[in-house]
Amino acid sequence: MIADFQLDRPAREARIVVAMSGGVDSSVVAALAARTGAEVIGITLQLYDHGEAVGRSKTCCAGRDIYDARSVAERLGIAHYVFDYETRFRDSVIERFADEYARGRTPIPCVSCNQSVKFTDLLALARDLGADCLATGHYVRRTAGPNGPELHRAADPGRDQSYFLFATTREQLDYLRFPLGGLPKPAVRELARELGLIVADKPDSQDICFVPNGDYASVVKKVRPEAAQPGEIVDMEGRPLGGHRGLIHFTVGQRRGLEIGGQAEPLYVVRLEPEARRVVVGPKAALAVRAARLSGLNWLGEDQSEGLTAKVRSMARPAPATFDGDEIRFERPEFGVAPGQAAVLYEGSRVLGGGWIEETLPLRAENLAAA
RNA sequence: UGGGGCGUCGCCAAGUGGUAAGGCACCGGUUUUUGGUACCGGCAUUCGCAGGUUCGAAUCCUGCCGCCCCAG
Repeated sequence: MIADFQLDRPAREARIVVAMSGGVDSSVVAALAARTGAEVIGITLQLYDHGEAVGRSKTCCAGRDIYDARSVAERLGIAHYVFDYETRFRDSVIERFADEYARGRTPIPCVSCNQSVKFTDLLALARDLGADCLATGHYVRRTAGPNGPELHRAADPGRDQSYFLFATTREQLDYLRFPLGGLPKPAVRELARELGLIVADKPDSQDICFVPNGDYASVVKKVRPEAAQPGEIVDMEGRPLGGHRGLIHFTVGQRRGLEIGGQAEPLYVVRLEPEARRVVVGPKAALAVRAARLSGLNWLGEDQSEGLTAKVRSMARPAPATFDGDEIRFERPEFGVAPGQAAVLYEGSRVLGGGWIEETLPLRAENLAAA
């Protein structure tokens, strides 16, 4: 297949920078870019000390992945550079990640990373290299609309990554390309196999790339020890039910890990109180939220405010909602909406924008039955 | 040291002669480029202990241990 990189001039005269993580997806992007006849430069960022992560093929940017990216680039006959962005990554992703947990919030490091390291720094680097565009392996679509490029969900709803890209600005979107947005994942793997790429059967990345064993708490603890202070678990009336080993282990909507038995119904984390170091728990019904106030708003749409849908987590079908000012209201209650997470707004498949959840407005108990 | 009640998985709890429900918690898996949710699976050869009756007991009898309440 030939991918359309939406270039403004003949591919033969163009230069494409591809963000290569060392995984299947971005490797295929590099291959597709090379096929256009354009000059392709693969760039891999070293984002953290991979000393302890060497050999771990499941992370997105470990030493193994840098090696894989280099191998793929060699096979494709394209240039490949590795840049050390450790400091930048630590400051804008890891520190922020820890800060958020210390504040009793639940961060999304992948969004911070896209916002800063990838779509600010790497994008600037691509511009410096005189590239026509920066292509990545994200599963989203960029289409031409009447008012410029639009960001859309991936054709394959099971792979859609638009949630993680809500903060992409218009200017960034102008320059970005996502050639995989229209493809199902199996097709991408098939392409990788046909091309003989060594990463064809590499497992999909999962978990947080800079966290070695899924143990993100220890990473936070290193940066913000106070977030690992023990405290009380209380019910919604403030009655103590048990103890906990640090706010970092909890997020709103969480059920497991409370270690409180003897209940008729499961208990969920309703909110975190960092000042008091308390975890407040309640029944599932207490999780129902009818609205949320957002900050750090990014808007790619026009003046849409109704007939919208929204996602408050990556893997969820968009739910009907309205948007006004900085407040999003859900038609039906949402459960487990955590401050620090993102709310992303859509019109059909198009991403209109989104923001960070600052606070949520609970659904009154009286209205719950009706909802 | 009189009376009454209770003792079943970490917690709550069904089961009163026929061969240990369920919930919570916990563990594992599935899903997933955040956290989480959801779903699936696992989880007491044993009923405070020791005897006895019975073809058969967590369930009946006896003794002991422990806890609670009332009365002193």
